[in-house]
Amino acid sequence: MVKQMTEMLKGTLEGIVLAMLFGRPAYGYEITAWLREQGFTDIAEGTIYALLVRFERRGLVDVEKVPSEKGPPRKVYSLNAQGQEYLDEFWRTWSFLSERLEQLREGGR
Amino acid sequence: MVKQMTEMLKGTLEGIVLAMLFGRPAYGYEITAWLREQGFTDIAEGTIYALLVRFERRGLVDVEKVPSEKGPPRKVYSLNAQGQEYLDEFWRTWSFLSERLEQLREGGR
DNA sequence: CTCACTATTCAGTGCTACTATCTACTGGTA
DNA sequence: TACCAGTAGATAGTAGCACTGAATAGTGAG
Repeated sequence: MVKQMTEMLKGTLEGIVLAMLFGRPAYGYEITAWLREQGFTDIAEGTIYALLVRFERRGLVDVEKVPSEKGPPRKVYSLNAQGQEYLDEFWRTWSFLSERLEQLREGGR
Repeated sequence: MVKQMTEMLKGTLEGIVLAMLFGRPAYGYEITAWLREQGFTDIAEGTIYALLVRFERRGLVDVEKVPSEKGPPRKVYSLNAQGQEYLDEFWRTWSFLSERLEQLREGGR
């Protein structure tokens, strides 16, 4: 992975996954696969699982264990009220950053 | 500082400062002041100086020591060819991320 | 001569993504 | 039987970045 991307994902990947979870529960393996489809080809599976554990620990998601037809049971994550609030705040933070950057791109200071 | 912002700045702040430096040399104190004007009120001075040292070490900037009317001499940083190349790559990386996020914001997956 | 402003540096900390590896279940195939 | 590919999740150790908090140093105003 390009190092720039690795650093830029810090704090952003969290928002991406939270946004994915908005209104649509999902489990780790599924999330990883979807990210790869979207072009995030180098995101490690371990990274996603660690992220989901953090979400759970912070109380942003509800978790349900669901048996799978293939392989071990899935842990299905869904955004709860606190998670949605956190996602809103993420969008506010991202908007701020995004606006500054667009301004800079269009001719600077 | 909101923790979300702290994490999101990782990798992004680098691009912001590089973009500021594009076509217009500046020194640390000046950069910090300008960032504060732009609403980045909580970015620590130490953070900017550390960033500039990294730029220098990686050969992205040229440095010139210029005496100041007030206070100790300034270290004026200007983007060199390698720095501009790195900035281009930053914009590409950021565009990619930005597009995915806008897509997600507009209704997800 | 002390204060405020300008200007830079640095040691120590916390958080996040990455690497690499391990466990575990299912179904197909040689 | 033995093995492999695909599905699913966990974890120890590492690197990089922004932050905290402090120190140093020069100038001019009161």
